[in-house]
Amino acid sequence: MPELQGWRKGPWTPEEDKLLSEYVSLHGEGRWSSVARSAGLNRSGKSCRLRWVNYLRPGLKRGQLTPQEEGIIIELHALWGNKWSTIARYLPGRTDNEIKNYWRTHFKKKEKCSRKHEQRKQQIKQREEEEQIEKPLEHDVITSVLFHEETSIDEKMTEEAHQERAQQMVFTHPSNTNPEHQCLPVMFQDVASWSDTVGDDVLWGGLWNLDD
DNA sequence: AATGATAACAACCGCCTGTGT
DNA sequence: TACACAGGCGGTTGTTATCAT
Repeated sequence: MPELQGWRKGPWTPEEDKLLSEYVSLHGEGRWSSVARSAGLNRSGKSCRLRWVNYLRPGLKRGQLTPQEEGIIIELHALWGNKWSTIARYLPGRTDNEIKNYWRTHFKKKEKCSRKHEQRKQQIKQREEEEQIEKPLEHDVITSVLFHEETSIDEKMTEEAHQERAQQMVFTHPSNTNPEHQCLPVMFQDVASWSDTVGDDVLWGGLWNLDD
């Protein structure tokens, strides 16, 4: 058991970063446990991988996410939930860890609002059940979209269907230099500006299911 | 200037899955 | 087929920076 051998933990030093970068640039990614041994790092393979993927890998963007990236995250989270690595594939240069952290810090504060809404949702649901008889179809759809009911698209759609849906709506992301990742849902380009238009209550408490 | 609250970031942990034997 | 292992992923925690009072 490597952990029992006393792998180093905690923040990486510049020397360790250098060793890891040099080793990976020479031998490539993968075989992380042997990287740890061969590069002379007293780190677990997992730790090496994480450091490389989240920090040392070339092409990583640092700094604040743009409103556009934010919009993409919101939309993809609505589609896929906490599939951070899947979401990260649509944000070149951003890591799943970064997106996950961003989501937690930025949208956690909206939970209160979301809970308030949840109560409202229950009330509406109850009322609807009472008035079941003459409920028009459109009403169902709007309610489902706006309030992201328990039987959400997340549960109804398969991963493949999500991917398909995302790729059907294609546009070129301006910040994207990797042609492999230039296909993104067309709706994303409007999310940021649209979120300014609609109220916070509607956006955070209604459209997006913030409760994981 | 001191202090508390919050945001941002880095890293670890545990579980799951894929793959080789 | 069963098992062991490595790697990947999401959840969580700890630390540091920044802002408000």
